[in-house]
Amino acid sequence: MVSIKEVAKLAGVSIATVSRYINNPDQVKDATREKVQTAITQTGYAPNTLARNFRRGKSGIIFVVLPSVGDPFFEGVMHGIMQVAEELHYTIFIRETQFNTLTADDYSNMIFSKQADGIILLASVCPFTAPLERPGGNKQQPIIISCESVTPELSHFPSVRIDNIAASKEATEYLISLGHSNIGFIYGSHVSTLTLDRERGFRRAMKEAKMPVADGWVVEGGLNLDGARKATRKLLNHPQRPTAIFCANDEMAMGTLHEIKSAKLRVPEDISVLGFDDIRYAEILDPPLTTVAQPAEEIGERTMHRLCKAIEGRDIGDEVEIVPHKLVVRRSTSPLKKSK
Amino acid sequence: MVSIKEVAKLAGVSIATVSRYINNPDQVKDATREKVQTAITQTGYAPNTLARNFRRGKSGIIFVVLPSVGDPFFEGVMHGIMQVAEELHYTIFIRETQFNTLTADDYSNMIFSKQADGIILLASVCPFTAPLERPGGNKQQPIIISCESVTPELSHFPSVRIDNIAASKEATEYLISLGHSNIGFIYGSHVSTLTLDRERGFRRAMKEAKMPVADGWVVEGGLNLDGARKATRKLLNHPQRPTAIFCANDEMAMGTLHEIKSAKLRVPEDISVLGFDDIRYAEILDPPLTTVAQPAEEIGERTMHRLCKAIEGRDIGDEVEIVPHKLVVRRSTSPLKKSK
DNA sequence: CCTTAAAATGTAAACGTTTACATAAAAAGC
DNA sequence: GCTTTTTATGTAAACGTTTACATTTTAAGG
Repeated sequence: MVSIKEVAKLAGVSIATVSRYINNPDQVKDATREKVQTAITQTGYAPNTLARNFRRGKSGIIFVVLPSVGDPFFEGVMHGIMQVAEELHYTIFIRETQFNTLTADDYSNMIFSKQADGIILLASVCPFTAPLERPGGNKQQPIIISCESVTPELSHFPSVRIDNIAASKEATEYLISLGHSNIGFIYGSHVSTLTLDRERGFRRAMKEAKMPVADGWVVEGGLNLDGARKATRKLLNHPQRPTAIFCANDEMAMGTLHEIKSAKLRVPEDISVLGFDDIRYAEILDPPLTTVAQPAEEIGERTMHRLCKAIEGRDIGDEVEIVPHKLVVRRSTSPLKKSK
Repeated sequence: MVSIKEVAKLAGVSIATVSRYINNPDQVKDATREKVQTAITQTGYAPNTLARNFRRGKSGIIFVVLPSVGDPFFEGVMHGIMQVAEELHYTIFIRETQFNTLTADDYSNMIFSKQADGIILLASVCPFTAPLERPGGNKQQPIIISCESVTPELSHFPSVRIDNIAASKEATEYLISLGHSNIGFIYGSHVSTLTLDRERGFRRAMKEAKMPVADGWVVEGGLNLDGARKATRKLLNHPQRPTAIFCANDEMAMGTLHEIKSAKLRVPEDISVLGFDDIRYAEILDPPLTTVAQPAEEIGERTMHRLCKAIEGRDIGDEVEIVPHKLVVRRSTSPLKKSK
C-alpha cells in the first residue's frame, strides 16, 4: 500500500508538504503543488483514512441508528439529516438494529471508543436502559434522540420530536368531532415509548370527552403489517365493533385498511381509519389516508444541528425540542352515519 | 481521554498485557486478569477504535450503499447481509446516496483509503463509470454489486442478482397468456440498468409473440410514486389504451394502481397491473399485486459470503451469480375480457 | 543590493494501539 | 533442587498521518 512517504520521495519534497497539499493546498506553492499532484497520480496514492482519523482524534462520522431500512417514515428525516451533514462535512452511517437491541450504554461506548463523533437515535431503537456512569464524569455525550419519546429516567438525553401525546389527542378529538365514540386504537409495541405516548393521547381525549374505552379496543399491532392485520381482525370481531380505528402509525394503518376491506366493509362508510406519520404512501392508499403529519425533514435538520453543537463541545442541554405536527384530513375518515 | 497506558499503570502491568487481556484474555494469568479488569472499570477505559483500526490496518467495516433508506425492497436483502455479517464479525454501515451520484471510482477509493474493508452496491446506486486504473495494478477489490444489472464495461465487478431480462420476459409472457396484447410498460430511469433490463425482457417477449409495442406504451416512471402516477396518466390517455400495465417495480405499481382507480377504472377488470420485487405491501394492496418475487434474503447472504471471500484475498472472479426469481400471481391481473 | 517580513518547506514528535522478540516466572521432568 | 520446557509478561518498534516549531526561500521595502 502506497503511503505519503513514497509520494514525498517521488515528488522530492517532505511528507509534511504532501500532507499540506492534501489538507490545505493554498499553503503550498504552485510549482510544488504540481509536483506533488503528479506524484500522487503516478503512485495512485490515497490517504489512509484509518491513520488520519487516528491522528486527528475524530472520525467525522455520525451514526444514525434505526430499527429497519425499508421503513418509509425515515426517509424525510434522513433527508434533513444528510443535508446538514453535507454542509458541515460529516459522513452519515446508518446502523440498522433489526432484532438485536443495543442498550444506551452500547451507544455511549461507541462514542468513548471513537467509532463515531456523534449518534442520532431514531424511533423505537431500543428498550432504553440508563447508561453506565463513567468515572470520567458523565459530562454530556454527543448522543441525541430523534422522533422517539423517552422514558423519564433517560431524560438526560436531548431530543427532538413532535408532541406525540398532544398530536394523538387532537387526532382523536377530530374523530370524536365526526361523531365517533366507539374508537379502536392499535398501538405499536410496549418497547416503543413513542406509540405508547400516542396511546396516552388517545386515552386522554376519550376521557375528556367522557367516552369509555371498552376492553379490547386497544390492541397491539407490533408496528408492522402482519401485527396490524391481526389486531384489526380482533377489533372487527369485537362485540362492540368500533366505528373508527386509530393506528399508531401509517404502516399499521395500511394493514388495517386491507383487513377491513377484506371483511367486505367499506372505509370510511363503515369504519373510519386514521393513521400517523404521513408516509409517502398515505395519499395513494384506497381511500387516501387521514393521518398526522410530522415535519420529518425539519426534525432531521434540527436534530443534526443540535448534535453538531454538542460535538463541538457546547452545551445543548437535555431538553426536548418540540416541532409542530399537523393533522392531514383525507378520505379514510368521515362523519359517523346514524344508520342504526 | 483515558488510554491503555493509564490502565496499565493502575493495574501495575505493561500496556502489552492490557492489550492482550482485551484481545486474547486466555493468554493472561487469572490473577492478572482481575487486576486489569479492575483497572479498566475504575478508569472507565474503552479501547480507541481509531487507533486499533489504524494499527491493524483494517476496520472490520463493510459499506452497503443504497439509494434511499425507506425503500421497502431492501429490507430483505439487508436481512441476509446482516445475518452473515454477524456470523463473520463484520460491522455493516449503510450509506445512503440520495441524489449525489458517486462514481465507481469513489468506491474504489473508499477501499484504498481504508474506510471500509469491502463494499456492497445495491441497486441503482450510481450512473456507473469505469474506475480509474490504479498504478498498483487493478487486482481485485472487495466491491460487489447486488441486485443491479451492470453495463458491460463494468463487468469486472462481481455481482449477485436475478436474471432481470428473463424474469421480465416471463412475466410479460404471463400477461400475453392471459390474452393481453396492448401492454404498457413503465420503466424506472435511464440510469437504472436494472429497470432497463426489465424493459428489455418486456420487449423481447412482445417481439417473440409478434406483438407490436406502440409508440408511447413505454414510459419513464422515475422509480417513484409521483413519476409512476404521471406515467400512468399518459398511458390512460393514450389513443390505444393498454389493457395491462407492467411496472418495473412495486413502488411504481402502487402509484399506477392509484391512478387507474382515480380514473374510475377497475383493476383487473379494466386494466391488469403487474409489478416487480414483491415488497411487503404487494399482498395488501387493493387488489393484491401480481408481481415478480426476488429471493431478497438469499441475495443478501450470497453477496456477503462472496464479498468476504474477496476481503480475505481469495479470487471470486467477476461473474454474475444468478439466483432464481418467481412470478407471484395475485389478483391485479386477469384474463382480458373480450367485451369489445 | 541589503535588510526585514512573509511565505513555503522541512524536521521530528506525537497519537494509542498491536505484536515480534526478549526476558522473567512458573511448571514439569528427572 | 537443578535443568528444561512451557507459560506469562515486559520492551520497544511500528503503523501513516498531522502539526508545532525550526529553517529556508521568496517577496517587499528602502
